[in-house]
Amino acid sequence: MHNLLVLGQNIYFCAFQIDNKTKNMLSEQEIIRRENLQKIIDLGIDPYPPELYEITHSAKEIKDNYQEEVLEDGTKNRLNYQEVSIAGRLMMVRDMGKASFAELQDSSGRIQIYVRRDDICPGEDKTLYNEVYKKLLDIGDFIGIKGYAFKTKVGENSIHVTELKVLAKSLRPLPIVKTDAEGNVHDAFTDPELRYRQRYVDLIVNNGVKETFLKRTKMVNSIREFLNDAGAIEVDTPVLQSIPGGAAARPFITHHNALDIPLYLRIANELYLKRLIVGGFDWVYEFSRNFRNEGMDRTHNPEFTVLEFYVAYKDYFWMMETTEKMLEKAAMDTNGSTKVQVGDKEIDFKAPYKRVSIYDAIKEYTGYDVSEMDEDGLRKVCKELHIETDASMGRGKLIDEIFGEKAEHNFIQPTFIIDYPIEMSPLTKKHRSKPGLVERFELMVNGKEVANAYTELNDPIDQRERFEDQVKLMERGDDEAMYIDHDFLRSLEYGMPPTSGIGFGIDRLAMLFTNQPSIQEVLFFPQMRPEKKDA
RNA sequence: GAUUCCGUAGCUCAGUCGGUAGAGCACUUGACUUUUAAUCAAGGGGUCCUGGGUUCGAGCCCCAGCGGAAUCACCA
Repeated sequence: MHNLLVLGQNIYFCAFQIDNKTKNMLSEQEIIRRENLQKIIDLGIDPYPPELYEITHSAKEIKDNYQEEVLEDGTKNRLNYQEVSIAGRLMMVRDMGKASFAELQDSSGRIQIYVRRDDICPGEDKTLYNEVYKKLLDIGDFIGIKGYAFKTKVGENSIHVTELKVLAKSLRPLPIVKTDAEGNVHDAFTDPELRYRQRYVDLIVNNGVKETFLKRTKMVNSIREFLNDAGAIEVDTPVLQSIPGGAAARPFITHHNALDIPLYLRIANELYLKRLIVGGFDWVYEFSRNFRNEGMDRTHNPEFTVLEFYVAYKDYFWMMETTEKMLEKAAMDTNGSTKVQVGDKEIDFKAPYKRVSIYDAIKEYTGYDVSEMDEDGLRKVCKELHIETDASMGRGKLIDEIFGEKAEHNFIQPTFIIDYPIEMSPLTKKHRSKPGLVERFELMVNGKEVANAYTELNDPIDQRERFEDQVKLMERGDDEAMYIDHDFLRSLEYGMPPTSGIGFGIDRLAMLFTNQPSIQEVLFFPQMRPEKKDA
């Protein structure tokens, strides 16, 4: 008790000082909440008690599973959850004088609680109900309750409260989002800026936000389970790299003080995973947070997650089969079905997926057979198709442009686009039978690329030449061409087994599996401009 | 990076022709012992994003800036 008072005094001084300094910066409701906090302390109640609060059940469990039977004489017999202890945020109060209904929200959901004055205050002293519960508690406060489950007159499973304890006071008013009997949401908290900046508030008040992120976790868990069960090894490779390799993109640059060298945040982890294949691992994977210093929009965040994996002694045909199996399982585990509703389209991840060569795809959607064309011929086609080109584009880039502009968006159901031109694939092995092509596929879903895979180039002499071609592209003005990574070449010279590798855009996959139109909706904290003033 | 739209109470939003700043929820006070968008009565709450300009007068018109969203470009 003595300790409690000392603690209370500390909080008193602290709260008092904040009040005097910042009172004119606080809203009326924030001042009232601070005053309520002080009154709770004055009543000898610690508004932030340190000890654990024992929880026996979740709100959802009780709400879903409570049962009672009506006996012949009309009385009710309550069958389960007759001694429960739960905790959460107070989210709504419907006060009726000496009794009250409220809604308590824990991590599982909400349940209605029934608080009756004479049940939580059995003696003469009604302070806990009249003062603490009715006046000093606010929406958003954490409380713990003990009681028993029952069904209200209208049949809603609820908890009749017999004990109530303050667990943590909330000093800011939450947006109040209400849902009526028809399921219409009123006063929704919708401002994207507020939702992303204060994701914690979004998660508290907006139904479904938490589910989206839980689905994302389910999807990732499913993929990890698939890979682990197959014998793959999860690894970590450097985020800070002195040569930003493995992809064509503009990196973030930083500086290491002790070494006095520039370092780049990784744009991909491919070259490091291949070094591990050289080192003797048969199958490695990494969920890699990659960083690219490029534009931001509905499908791009400066940091994003890619799953890459590399498997020794396999080729890209094997990889297509593995991809189908993995995604079919991920869809099942995430949504309970291989079919996913994405916008107005239904996408079925059931294996197998169609395979279309990039030349056939272009022919189908433009009528042009570009397979035999040289650079000049391709430029003519681009002009006729009204596709902008510039001098830095080589043959491969031009083909990629035509595909991206005219064909890509047509592939709604999962489709492997296979056999790309060699110029745009400097890390990919030459095609075993089609000259000028490489053994590469991209998986298109809903008109967007979600995965990119190769039969990996393991010929070190060929690889060195490809890097040198990239240097030529860079000299032509292509600022996304790759740097030469000499240590990576050295590792290949020791010998890398035939290998197939793949990268999946995990955020994009999450967008598909959760039917979200923007990457911001599947990232807890999407990148935003910093706030000017302190919140 | 370009274009368009947006910024008003804690939240969601109105705001007419340029003439005293509005609603619902939330909040405060009161009533109510099975309510559920609880209800009923009364009340308080504003740097109209910021800074300039035009005007007798600006939430509104003009300019610049800040922040956000959408579309486009680049990219996964």
